[in-house]
Amino acid sequence: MGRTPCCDKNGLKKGPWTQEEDLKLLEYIQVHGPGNWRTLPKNAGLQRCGKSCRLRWTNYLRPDIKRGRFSFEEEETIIQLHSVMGNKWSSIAARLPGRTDNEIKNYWNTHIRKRLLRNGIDPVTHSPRLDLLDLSSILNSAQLNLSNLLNLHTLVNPDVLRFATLLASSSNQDNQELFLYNQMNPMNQTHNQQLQNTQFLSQDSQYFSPNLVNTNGQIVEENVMSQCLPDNNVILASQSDQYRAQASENSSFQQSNIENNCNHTSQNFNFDSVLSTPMSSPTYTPLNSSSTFVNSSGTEDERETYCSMFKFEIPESFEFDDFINN
DNA sequence: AAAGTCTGCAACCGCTTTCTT
DNA sequence: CAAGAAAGCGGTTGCAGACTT
Repeated sequence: MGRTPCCDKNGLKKGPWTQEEDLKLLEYIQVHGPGNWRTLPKNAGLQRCGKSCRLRWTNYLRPDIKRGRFSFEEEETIIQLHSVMGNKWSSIAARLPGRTDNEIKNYWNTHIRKRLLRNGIDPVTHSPRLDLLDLSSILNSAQLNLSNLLNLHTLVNPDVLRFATLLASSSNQDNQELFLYNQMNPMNQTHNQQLQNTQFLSQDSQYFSPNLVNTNGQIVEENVMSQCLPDNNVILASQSDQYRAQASENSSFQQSNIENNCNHTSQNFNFDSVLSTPMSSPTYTPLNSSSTFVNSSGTEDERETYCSMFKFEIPESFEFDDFINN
């Protein structure tokens, strides 16, 4: 035989807790400690079921709960952990002291998820949304005709197409494994660390700038998207998006800029070489504002969050199994 | 000022896992 | 070992307050 029922649900109160109920629960737990939720309501003089008491305690009354707005660091942590763990709210909460799984889940659904969607990021895969890469619409669009007139033959890099197809056909887990592989590859680690040392990734509105210039204004790295590939293999998909958006939204977009980058990507792009080529990186500053791509109307925190996603780095000592099982 | 809509969050629901008898 | 309740967890709902029309 199993246990006896924890409570008779008939006649038990539901809905928001009153101050009086909170006080009763708090006083009881201060004396007897949390746990034994089956008998707690009766002993504490509460007309609630044990489950309701447990939730009230774990989500609201616990003294170690941190209340108030999430900090930037906490938000970053949530995004980073979610990219690896998915909707494992309790596991994420275990790594954010003072925050409950419920609170994190709510914050994700009401803030972060919407923000990612607005920025064209799939909140499930943490990749740019491939449905925004509607290539048939590109091919049929007036923008393409315009680009033909401008002699822009390579709006979308064939390598990008292949990679986008690969991503679209792979499962989320596959993406994660690829992502983890890239993160944990020692060569890539070096590359990541170098990228971390640049200012490039933190320059929000310049994030998709195709070239980098040094502090003297000289171009030191052309087409940084391909250089960033090991750090985030999905960025290339965004690059084609960039060209499309720029071509369609701004007819005065610098033709030479597009041509340079399209030629560069179509002629020189090589997946393997990019993966194995560390990037030499002095302190970079982004190109001028004419190559801005990220929506400049976004709020500061929106843009920071968007960029921070791409900075996620897993330490060399990272053990995925240990991480999940902890 | 009032009605409608949106937003954030506490609490509930229901399924799965763990534990007790 | 099996049965069944407790505990854990993620998804969903309902409501109060904020915002918009």
